[in-house]
Amino acid sequence: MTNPAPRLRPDFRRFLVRAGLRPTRQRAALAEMLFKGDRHVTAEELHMEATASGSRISLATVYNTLHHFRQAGLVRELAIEGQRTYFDTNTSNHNHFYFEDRHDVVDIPDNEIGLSNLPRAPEGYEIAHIDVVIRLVPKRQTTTKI
Amino acid sequence: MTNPAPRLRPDFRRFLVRAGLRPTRQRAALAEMLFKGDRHVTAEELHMEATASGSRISLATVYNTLHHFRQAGLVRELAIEGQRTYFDTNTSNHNHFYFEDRHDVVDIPDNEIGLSNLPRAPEGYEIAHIDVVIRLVPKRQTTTKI
DNA sequence: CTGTGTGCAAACTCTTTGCATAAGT
DNA sequence: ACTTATGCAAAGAGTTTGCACACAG
Repeated sequence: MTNPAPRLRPDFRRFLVRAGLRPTRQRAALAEMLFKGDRHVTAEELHMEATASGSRISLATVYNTLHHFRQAGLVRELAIEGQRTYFDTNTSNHNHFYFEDRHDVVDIPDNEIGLSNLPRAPEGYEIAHIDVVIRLVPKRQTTTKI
Repeated sequence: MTNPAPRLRPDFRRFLVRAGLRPTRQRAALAEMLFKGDRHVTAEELHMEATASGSRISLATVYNTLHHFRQAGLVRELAIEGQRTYFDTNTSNHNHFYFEDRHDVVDIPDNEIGLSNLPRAPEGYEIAHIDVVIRLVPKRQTTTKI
């Protein structure tokens, strides 16, 4: 609670500044959590994680920050499951597994899925992104009865 | 109370019965709207459409019915955009265009997209479905300024 | 008749917003 | 100092649920 030295990691400050965002303590904390690797989080998850690790950040700020990050091109928004919105820190072209039982999103490792015979974009439109989601369910046992 | 002849289209009654659903007036009306072709609707859209065409159905019943239809395998649920849930009357394997400006989903015509180099499902899981969504944005004019 | 479906309104979840306060430059 | 971000609580969208009444078998 004292917090004598705000300990903003200078690297994340610069990271934010270069992205055109004012480097506040909250943003630096979230950036630090997010950009240590490829992650897929909901706002709520990130908020809980921040709280757990001692950062005092409101949920509204987590939402605001994620949207700022999205506008700055630092994260991508994934629509994978009804209500929940996932944010993906890997903004490059890649695909996802979605574990329907665990509500978990993971990148498909290395394996570049090839897409062939793609349609042309309709008149007046261009392709912004192609999302491929492989939805997974627990494998049925061979001993299934019914 | 009046309602002398309920005018349930017999074909949709049978359709529902075969799907294991009790053929109520509301369900028949919704089935008739839905299954005349391949459609992508939200509950709200379907409710408005039903209301507009004179059927008195509550939004809650539309939701209930869509979920019953899904459980019966008559429609598929699409997670394409944050909040809104789309229901697709085409339950076969096919892919979608999503017009981000108009919030509109359409089947990709004929064109079977080929997927190659697919990863194996992780241990203990099997692939339930592969969703491919091509997200479209209006084409930038060549005269774009900024 | 018996049981399931429907309608309504209230509850719920996730997300956004308005405004006073706090923090960054 | 000036501007922008934050926190809170309230509002908002979309969806679900509980319960009394209505309808199908």
